[in-house]
Amino acid sequence: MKATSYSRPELIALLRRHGVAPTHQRLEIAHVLFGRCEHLAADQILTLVNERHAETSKATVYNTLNLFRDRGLIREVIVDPKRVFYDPNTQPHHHLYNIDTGEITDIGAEVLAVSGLPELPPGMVTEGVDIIVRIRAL
Amino acid sequence: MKATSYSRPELIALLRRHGVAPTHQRLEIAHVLFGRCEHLAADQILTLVNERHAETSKATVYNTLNLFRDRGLIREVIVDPKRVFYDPNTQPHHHLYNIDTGEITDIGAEVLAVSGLPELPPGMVTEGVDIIVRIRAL
DNA sequence: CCAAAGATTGGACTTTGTCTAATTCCGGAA
DNA sequence: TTCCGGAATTAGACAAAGTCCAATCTTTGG
Ligand SMILES: [Mn+2]
Ligand SMILES: [Mn+2]
Ligand SMILES: [Zn+2]
Ligand SMILES: [Zn+2]
Repeated sequence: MKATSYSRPELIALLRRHGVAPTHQRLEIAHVLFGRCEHLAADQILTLVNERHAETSKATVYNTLNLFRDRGLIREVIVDPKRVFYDPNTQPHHHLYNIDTGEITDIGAEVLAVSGLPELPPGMVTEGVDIIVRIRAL
Repeated sequence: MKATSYSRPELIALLRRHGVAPTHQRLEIAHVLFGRCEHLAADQILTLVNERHAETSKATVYNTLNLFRDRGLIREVIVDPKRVFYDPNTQPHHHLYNIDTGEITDIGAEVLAVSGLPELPPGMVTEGVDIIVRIRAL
């Protein structure tokens, strides 16, 4: 959705703005995440980050993804019981999930409207509403 | 939602109607699933099934859940990246998910409506629309 | 009641993710 | 610049969910 790729200083500023110290590894991971508009799993991120030449460990990839998620830089997408996908788009939006190919596509929150949300028990708040449209060929 | 528990012959008929041979283990598992209206994970089902006295293996529980799912007897609920929950309610409906406690509650499809679903690429069909309302205390 | 087809099983294996303790890095103060 | 203390990284062990396999046991129709 966003064509412009972040420059190194922009990535540093982005992390700092979210209270994340910009280490080399975190910048590599941020580069992979924000440089494309895809929904990637941890192990794809690990591969991509180490593709060029860098050395980033599995533990750091998981640490960093959890940190980015906690700080609101990215969002988890739970559609496949086998692995979590990470979404650089934190705007409210929903997903089209191709159950054959595993492909995940965004659906803007503007186009999709939900009505009839039940009122919550007192003392409860909505953390988010996730809509997954599962599609299939044929 | 449903108070009546199935009798043994009813469970046998139910399985047969779905093309599932009613073995002892499958009936035990069906009993656990259809005897309550909860969303259970495989390992809870394994525990419940073996609670009384029976001997059912982990492999059989997984085999059976996958079989029941393929034959449309139950449905998977993907809300927690750590494990799949199995839902004896195959009617279209949605879920309220308490992210603190892990509790899953049904929301009838009648009360919740989605509008603005994008039209799919040609040759694609919708397999289902899952709405998950994630809630939290406070 | 028999035999073939189908189901079950223990245990090895895979995958995703977490944990730990040792090492390395970073950023601010001087 | 250099130095220091806290923060980050790492290898590898560990854990949990789920699959696979080959040997054994059930089911079922004739
Ligand atoms: Mn997680
Ligand atoms: Mn599965
Ligand atoms: Zn998305
Ligand atoms: Zn349900």
